[in-house]
Amino acid sequence: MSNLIQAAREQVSALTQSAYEKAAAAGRLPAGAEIRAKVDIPKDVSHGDYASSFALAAARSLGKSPREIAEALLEHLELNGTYFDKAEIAGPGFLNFTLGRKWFGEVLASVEREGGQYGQSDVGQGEKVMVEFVSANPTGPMHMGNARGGVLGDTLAAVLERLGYDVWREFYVNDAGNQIHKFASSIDARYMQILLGEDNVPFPEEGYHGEDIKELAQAIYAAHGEGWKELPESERLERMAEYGLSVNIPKMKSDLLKYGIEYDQWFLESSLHNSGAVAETVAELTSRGWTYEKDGALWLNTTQLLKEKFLREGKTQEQVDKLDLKDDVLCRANGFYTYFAADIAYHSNKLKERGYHTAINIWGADHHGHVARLQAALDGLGLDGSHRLVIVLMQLVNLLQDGKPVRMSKRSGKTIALHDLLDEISVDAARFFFNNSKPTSPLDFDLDLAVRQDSDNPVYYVQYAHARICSLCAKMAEEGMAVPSAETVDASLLSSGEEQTLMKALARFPEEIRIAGRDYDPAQINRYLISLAGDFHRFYNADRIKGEEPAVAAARLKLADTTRSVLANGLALIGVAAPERM
RNA sequence: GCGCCUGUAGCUCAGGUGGAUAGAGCAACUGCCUUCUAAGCAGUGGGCCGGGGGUUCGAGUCCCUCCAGGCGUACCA
Repeated sequence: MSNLIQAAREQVSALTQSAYEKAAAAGRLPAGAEIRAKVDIPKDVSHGDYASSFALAAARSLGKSPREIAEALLEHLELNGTYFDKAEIAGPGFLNFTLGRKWFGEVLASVEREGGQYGQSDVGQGEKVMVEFVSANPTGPMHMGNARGGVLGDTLAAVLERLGYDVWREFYVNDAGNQIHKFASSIDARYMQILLGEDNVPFPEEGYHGEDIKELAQAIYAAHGEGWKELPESERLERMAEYGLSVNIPKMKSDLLKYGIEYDQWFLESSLHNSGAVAETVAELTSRGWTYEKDGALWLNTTQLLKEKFLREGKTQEQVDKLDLKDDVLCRANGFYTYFAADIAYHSNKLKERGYHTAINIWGADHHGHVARLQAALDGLGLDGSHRLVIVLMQLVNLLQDGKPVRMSKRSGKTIALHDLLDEISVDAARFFFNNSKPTSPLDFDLDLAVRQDSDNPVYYVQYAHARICSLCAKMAEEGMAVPSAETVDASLLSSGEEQTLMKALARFPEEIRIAGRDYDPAQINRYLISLAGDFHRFYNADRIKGEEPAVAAARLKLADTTRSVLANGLALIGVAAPERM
């Protein structure tokens, strides 16, 4: 549960505050000022490890120059027993603190103590959080965008678990509505084509053209022959859909499982219709006065809901009036509920019936237009969707082939399926690749390049560092030197720039996880691991172990092994293997 | 029109909520293995942080406004 970065930061804050109080008591500075000063980690190591801008921030209210204030603070600073060895004034009035052996020793000790749990914290306080991701239409194979969403959602869920949230992974199966009807009639057309000849049965205009649909029809024909031909159309279509889903859904499960992605629940949209939850939710919106009838359909007053939401969020009336807002249909004139109505019911189910404090959804950026209105609709139900529904918008994956864009479309059947990807590159490479850029940045995926650049993938850089350390430890063990325990190591022997940089990097892991969770950006972990691996490689090159004085060698071996532990830990977090040998 | 995302080195991207001289990787060039894994390390070159205004001690970061690209704006899901 240790976060030594924050601990050090808080200590600097406390030290400067008490130095100020002492300086004020001694008459060196005016008393009683409330100074909110930031503690930064300077980019340049020569500026120390932590810097307080207290003196700069206080200059105005104390009526003295920053340097004068800094000098007074420095005189009253008591560093004995703290993490810091020294403090000095620099630049316009920064107070720069330098970490000492106590802090470095604690880094090694806390990684040793917490092992694979290192980085864990309780910021989540057991709060129930649902991460819903992928939720691809079960009408066809999954594509690269689903691969990205899968990795993003699963990794984010893992990060949140580390942060002490009670996390639930869910896949929303759209097994109802229009696209299922299209799905069924597509299979049906292919089935009839088998029986009556391709030219004698028209294919539905909006149908799915993929090969997988033909395969489903073939399978039905193989199992039932002409048996379904004479069934009434509605029953036939129902059976087609049922059969298609019974093939496709398990396939999606097994494809995702290959990526190490496993859900707690596959939630069926149809269950919301069957249980009456959709009707109830719409009735609830109506009883709260948010709906009206027009042209035979039931409408949600989205415009009003959004206006109220935006005004609450601080937009001005003028800004809100400028927006081009529209209402939405909940129940069509033909009596069927829209997808939107079902979606409101689904999220109400998450937040109300199942009691999740927060629902996090990973959505493709092409759905961004639905974010605000879904939140607003939940606001209308009194569920505070504006805060409790968090949508992580993921920019789409541009599929390239030899540098040229390939169009992805389910209707034309021209997709590169997710399950084909793993025939080409390893799970490790795929998981690392898809977690390597922030959700907000578009991602180019070139299969030819991905295959060719296998050893260029930064995943190998990180894994190599891990394998290198394993080999190193094994070598040392052969020579009779075991990895020492942290309490026997003198951290002050680790004094080179490379050693200190590496230890500071190790201390950053819990903080990296915290930020990854806070920003919904698990790619943070990848960046950290690449940087940590680099810090290790540099240390490895600069400082030798074999042949050094025993105490130094022991300390360095401990540092290497501590790095190994954190690398393995971080790789496990993002679902990538940590090989002992490469 | 309105809205969301993006614009930083030739390419791919960081920049942890306003801090000191803007950083990595790839690509290019130059070095480093008789000693712990060279899938590594060190060095060199490379920048009007899209443009312009503002806010303040201080802006790649916050506000406004343009420009460019991607996406969206259905009684589809």
